[in-house]
Amino acid sequence: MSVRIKDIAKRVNRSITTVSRALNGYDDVSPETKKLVLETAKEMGYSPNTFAQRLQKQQSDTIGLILPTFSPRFSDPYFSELLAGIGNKAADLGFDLLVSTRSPGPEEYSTYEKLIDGRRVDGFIVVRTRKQDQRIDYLLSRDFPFVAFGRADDCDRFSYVDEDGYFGMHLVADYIAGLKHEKIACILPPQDLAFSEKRLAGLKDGLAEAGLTLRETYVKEGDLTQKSGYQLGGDLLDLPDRPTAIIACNDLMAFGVMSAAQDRGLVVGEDVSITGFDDIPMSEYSYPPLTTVHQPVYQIGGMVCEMLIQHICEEIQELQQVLLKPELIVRQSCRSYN
Amino acid sequence: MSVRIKDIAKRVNRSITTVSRALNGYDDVSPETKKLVLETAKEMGYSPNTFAQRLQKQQSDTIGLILPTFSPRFSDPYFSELLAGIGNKAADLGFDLLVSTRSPGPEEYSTYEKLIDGRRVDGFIVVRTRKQDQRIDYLLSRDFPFVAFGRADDCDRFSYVDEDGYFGMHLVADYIAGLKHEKIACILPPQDLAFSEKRLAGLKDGLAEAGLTLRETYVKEGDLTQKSGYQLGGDLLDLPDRPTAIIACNDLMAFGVMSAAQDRGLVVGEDVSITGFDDIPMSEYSYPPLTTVHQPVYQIGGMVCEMLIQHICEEIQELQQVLLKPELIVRQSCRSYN
DNA sequence: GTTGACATCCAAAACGTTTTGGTTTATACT
DNA sequence: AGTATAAACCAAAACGTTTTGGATGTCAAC
Repeated sequence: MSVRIKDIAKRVNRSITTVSRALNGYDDVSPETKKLVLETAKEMGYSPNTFAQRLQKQQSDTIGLILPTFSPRFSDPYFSELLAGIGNKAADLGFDLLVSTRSPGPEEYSTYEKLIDGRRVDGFIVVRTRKQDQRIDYLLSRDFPFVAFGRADDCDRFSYVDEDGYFGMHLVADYIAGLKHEKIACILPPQDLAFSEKRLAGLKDGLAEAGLTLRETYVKEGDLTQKSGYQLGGDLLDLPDRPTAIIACNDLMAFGVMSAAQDRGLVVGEDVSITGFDDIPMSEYSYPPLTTVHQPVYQIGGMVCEMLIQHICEEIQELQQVLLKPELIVRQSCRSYN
Repeated sequence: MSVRIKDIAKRVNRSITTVSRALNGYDDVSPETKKLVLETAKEMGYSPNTFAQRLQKQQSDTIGLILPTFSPRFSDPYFSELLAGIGNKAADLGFDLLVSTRSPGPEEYSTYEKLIDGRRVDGFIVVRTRKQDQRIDYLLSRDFPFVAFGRADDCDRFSYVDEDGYFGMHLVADYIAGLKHEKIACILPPQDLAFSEKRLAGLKDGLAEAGLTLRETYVKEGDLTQKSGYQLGGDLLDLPDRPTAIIACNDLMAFGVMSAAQDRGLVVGEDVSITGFDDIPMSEYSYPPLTTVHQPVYQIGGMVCEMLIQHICEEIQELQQVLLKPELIVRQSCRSYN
């Protein structure tokens, strides 16, 4: 079997209490004893039983992440990067990361409930926030710690990190308008997602400032997958009065639009301009490289995680709300229209 | 505070033991008592303290997954799908999934060690196996349960699920040879990965059967990212005697090669044929859609997870080794050369 | 009316920690 | 000499379960 505190205590001829306190760096242990304990512990290959510690301390040192997977084939490079950001930070700060994947719905909520009730996690990271977000309402109602990546309808009540989607899309609008496009289409994310309306508003306002408006028929709603970009992009391009620029609300959909355009013999960046959002690593090496809005997803993951842990450890009491100004990355998927 | 067994016991006027046994479905509890306990528990909103249970039962009901992230910007659609497969199955079987992301190296190994020593997980899923896999050697030496996705140098000593990379690449070779290509290049995965040599062998043998050989100068080693596909693909296409077909060992690299080709004014599927491996969802909607080898990653995740849990619960003692026959998905990225 | 079988129950121990609330001993100060 | 003060230690309780090893009562069979 494995080594317990008791075994060390026996060996060094001290009480369990003293050994425990020595291991935890309390100062009511003499330097010699402490040294002895530490050395013996190492020698015997001691490592504490996590569950005993957690039971006693009444905290789990674990943060929960429930990924909303929209289809069984959940394949999103964006999330793997976010996961890495969260995971590495959590590990650095000595926390475990408990990951669950559930598609949005009742099962998703009950997963939150179960993890809270079983006291398995000390806090949650909520990702891909929805406008009316039941997850957030629930966590607020239970007064359970969490930090969101993204805002929601009443986001003054919780801590979050978000990129400024309004600003980002405004940049895109400015850029596209500056390129003299007038027939501008866009493919939105699902309307229930929180960032959807911000991005649309940024786009509309940006265009309005250039005296442009979005036609109804040029606005489509996708589901953020490449497939949906392909299909909706195809629809837009088949319109009798085809748009000259298509603004997709994420890179994956933009890639789909690019494929649809190329399918139709159009040259992307010549015959039609296309933009994305997120700047996933692939965007730099697509053909043509995609003009998009950069989001530092890996860093955001780290930030969100760190904020949550600070909340849990009560180093910070107040709400924290971080809004990141994104940057437009101009590549070759657009050109001036004239 | 929250409800404990003790509270229920007090309410129903039974001992703690009886309540616990009623809750756990033992048959030395009268039907009436059992009903009463169950109802009271529900009414009081009882849910057990996971850590107390785990401490007592000496098992964690948790499986560990340490994702090897090769760069900080770890962005791989393949892994998010695998994660979903593992995560959903684990949840279905009542297990937690503890995810850590570490780049290969000493820190990675110490993460395994820490999780085992702290008794935090009951078993591991090892992914992206290497030929000489220290993780596997370590787990074997500690006699700790794990199941691998992928084989390794002495894979008869552990349970795994793998797709038959040799067979899959053989299919590609047959297909490409059947298309009358002769100048065939390929971009391999890093040599230390276990599947690397299988795929190369399948490719070589397949070509050999058609009387073809791979030229030294046509073989490159990438790192599985789109970027590396772009760069190495570019190198191949800039060769004085340019290959007519480029076989990439995963889809991401194939996309990179496609971009490199298109950059040079070549039409993919006309001037140059390109294949991938994995069949990630994007492959269907690239331009042109990518001919590739399908790998049911989501299902594999589920299988691996289920196998591991069976081992942990000792429903199965013997080693299990599953080799899946992959299928070639022919799309439009290749054409006959003549 | 004793015996055995069975159904139902439970007190106490155990899991491995940390924390509480001390005690003991030595030293320093009046 | 007596009294604080500080340093070093520790027994026991606590965290919330499950398991062990019975105890008790009822009923049928002899």
